Amino acid sequence: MEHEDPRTRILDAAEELFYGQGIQAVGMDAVRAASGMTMRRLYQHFPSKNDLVEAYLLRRDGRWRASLAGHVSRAGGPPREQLLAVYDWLGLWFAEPGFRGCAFVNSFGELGATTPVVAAAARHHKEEFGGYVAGLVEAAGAPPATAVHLTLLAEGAITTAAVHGDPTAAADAREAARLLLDAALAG
Amino acid sequence: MEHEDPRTRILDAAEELFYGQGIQAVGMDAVRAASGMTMRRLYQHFPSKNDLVEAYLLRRDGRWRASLAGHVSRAGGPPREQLLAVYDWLGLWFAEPGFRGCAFVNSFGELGATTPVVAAAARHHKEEFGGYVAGLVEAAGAPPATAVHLTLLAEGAITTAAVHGDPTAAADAREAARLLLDAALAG
DNA sequence: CACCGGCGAGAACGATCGTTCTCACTTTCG
DNA sequence: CGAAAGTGAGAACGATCGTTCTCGCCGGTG
Repeated sequence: MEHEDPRTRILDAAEELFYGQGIQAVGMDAVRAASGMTMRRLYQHFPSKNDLVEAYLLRRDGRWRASLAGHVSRAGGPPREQLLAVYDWLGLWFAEPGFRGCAFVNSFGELGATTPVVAAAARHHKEEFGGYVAGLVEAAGAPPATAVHLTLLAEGAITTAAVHGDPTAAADAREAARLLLDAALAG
Repeated sequence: MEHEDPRTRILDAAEELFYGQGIQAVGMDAVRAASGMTMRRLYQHFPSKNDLVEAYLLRRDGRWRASLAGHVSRAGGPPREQLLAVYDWLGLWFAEPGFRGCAFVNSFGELGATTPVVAAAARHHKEEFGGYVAGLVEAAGAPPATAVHLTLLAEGAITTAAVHGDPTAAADAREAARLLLDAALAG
């Protein structure tokens, strides 16, 4: 496990620390220690902490959305069922140990006002997620407004689960989404 | 305007800076300068930055909920209309200059993992808001599950409006809330 | 007048952080 | 073998932060 790509080892350590404690609360020396690197090698791969933060957010965005899409497509069934599977996946995520909300919302609140690349990463992540939901909603034959509604529910569930430390927000959001979706499909 | 209570002047400066830039991004010297105080007087009123952060969150919670409740009660009408007025108030808030999302979610993401008092303040704020919505929902004669759904929509709208910098999330959430509420009242 | 407690202004202090540098050692290649 | 280049380990550097201290000044009291 220790012979992996150095970049991967660094990003693994950075992700766990940044996500779990906040970006500003984690020093570069903590990343170095957790990744088993020397300072020189760490700065060879990421010339500044900003570069590391950007890479952390970029990789997390790709993995997060790929994991969601994988779960939904494996769930199969008609588009309506796939949409509801989004909330099932959220429930699994919320129940993971160390879950602490959306990494992009957290970093946006912490650094969005001072670090434009962080604000852009958060915006991009949310746009991509909204677009993904919109695709499923369109496939289900519901109007675009429904996609926005379902996205708001997911967003609210993430925040609520994080602050309350309670994964049941996923099931609540799923139920509300089902009601909205069925109403939109019946109309 | 400069003869106000020193505590108020400090908290006003701290709130603007902490909310606008993030807590860790603002040094005590910036709070001192913005409040027109000397270091000695600043530390006389708040013996540590933690105390100031706690007071900032506490005051903001009270004011935020009072402003919301004031708007809703001034809106009057049946409980259903009052519930929808919650989202109108959100829309006004989102459109304020300098709006940057929920102060409690932001501080939770930044310090929740390392500063228990911040995590507790965020939890308390969200619990109070959820309880307030639940009271309106009960008055409207809808089941408690509807209150959770409407709270998730509001939460999602706040985050979405912040990250996208777009106040229309309030109207979207209002529309979804109306659909859920009418369905719950019809059933 | 002489003394004293408190104030404003800002320097000072110790800690921490991001980043770079030192230095001894190893490896590589002619 | 011997010079050149790169590495690991960690010290060093400069900046910043939270917090405290110094110092000169002022107003009130005996």
